[in-house]
Amino acid sequence: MHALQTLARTRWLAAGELAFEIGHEATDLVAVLQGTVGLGRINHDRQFQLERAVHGPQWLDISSVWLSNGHLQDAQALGPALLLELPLSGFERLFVRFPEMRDRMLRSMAQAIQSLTGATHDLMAKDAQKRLITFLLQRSTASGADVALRERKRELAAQLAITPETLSRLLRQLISAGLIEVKGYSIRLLDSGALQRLLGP
Amino acid sequence: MHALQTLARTRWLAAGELAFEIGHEATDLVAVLQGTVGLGRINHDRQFQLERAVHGPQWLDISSVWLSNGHLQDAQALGPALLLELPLSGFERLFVRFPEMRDRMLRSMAQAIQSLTGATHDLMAKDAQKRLITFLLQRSTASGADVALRERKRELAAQLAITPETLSRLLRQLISAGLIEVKGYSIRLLDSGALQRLLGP
DNA sequence: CGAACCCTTGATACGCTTCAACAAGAGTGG
DNA sequence: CCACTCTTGTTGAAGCGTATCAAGGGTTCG
Repeated sequence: MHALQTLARTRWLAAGELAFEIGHEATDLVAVLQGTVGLGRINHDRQFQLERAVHGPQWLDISSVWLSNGHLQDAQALGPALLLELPLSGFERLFVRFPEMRDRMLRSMAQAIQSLTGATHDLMAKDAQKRLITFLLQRSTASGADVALRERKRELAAQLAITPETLSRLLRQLISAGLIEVKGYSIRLLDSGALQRLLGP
Repeated sequence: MHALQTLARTRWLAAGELAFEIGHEATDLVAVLQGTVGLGRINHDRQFQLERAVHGPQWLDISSVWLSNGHLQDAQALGPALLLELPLSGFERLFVRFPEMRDRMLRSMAQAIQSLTGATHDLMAKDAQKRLITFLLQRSTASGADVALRERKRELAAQLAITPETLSRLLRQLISAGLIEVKGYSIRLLDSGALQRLLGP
């Protein structure tokens, strides 16, 4: 960690500021240390189209450095965020001193692949309600039956690839079915079994 | 290559046979040498739901070995196919003898991440017509204006995440607009510029 | 207080799926 | 050789799921 700090630079991003842009050459591995950064694309009307939100601390882009295509997405800070940028050259020096880091990197990338594979599967095979329920169950398992949203509902909607309106309607549906309780940004799962059953017939 | 052959095993798959199943422990890196293998999931009515087709020679699953979740998808041979299975231990021995292989692997995984990121983007932001056109343009760039489908149209539809019926209708639409010509499994692009323009306003 | 957000709700529109019927090969067996 | 079945792709009609557009309510903040 100490070695890393001498090789990497950190940088504060204001809300709305871009971490990197699509197509730009990727010279560094990029991670979010604090705050939240959105991955997506800037629209032709200069509107940012959110696809995935990354909460620190986590890697933001570990794939682009290894290829010559540049970044594949735009990245915009959704709030104030602290960025870590690690040049490829520094990374290789790190590898020499800490060979186990290579394995860590491989595992991180494998994790990213599996997560993305899961995402595409969900998009192809599940409708909006199932995607929402999947999200709720994944978030709940850790901490009881309560899900505290760390994001705006519109960001959650973007992650689920639906509009905020649809998300609102889906939540209402689950509420009137007696399966969940919603108070602001906290959702309580009243019947995880029934939710689970809604996922597969 | 020679060293690889002593460490890896190959194995013929009959059409319809499974290369691996979801959840099963992944002990090997798996590649397709010849033929085509489909990645997807087996339905609750034992029907295989195709999500992506992998044509040899190419990696089939390079991520699962590094994690302990097992395979994330089922893999079924779409025709007779030759499989290469490389145990993780053999792979590490390979790394010692050929350090540049590590970089190759990193780059392969980075490629996979970018490809999957592109796929999710397409699913979230593009409608069926745009996905089809994207596919056609990608396939055409290499070899003139002709696209020779290597797969059944139903498999192409699955890759585009639409039904065969919709694919048929979309093709008809493009034909009557005078943009393409379809003869069996060969598609000729008559106006790549116009197709390109249909992608973004 | 008004302004700027965020979320919700309703009405309507559209893209795609589903279901059903049918045509055109390809393989099979009498 | 022809009838038969299987598979693949095509076409049409109807229906579902989600987006879009418009309006209203609740907070927060200057």
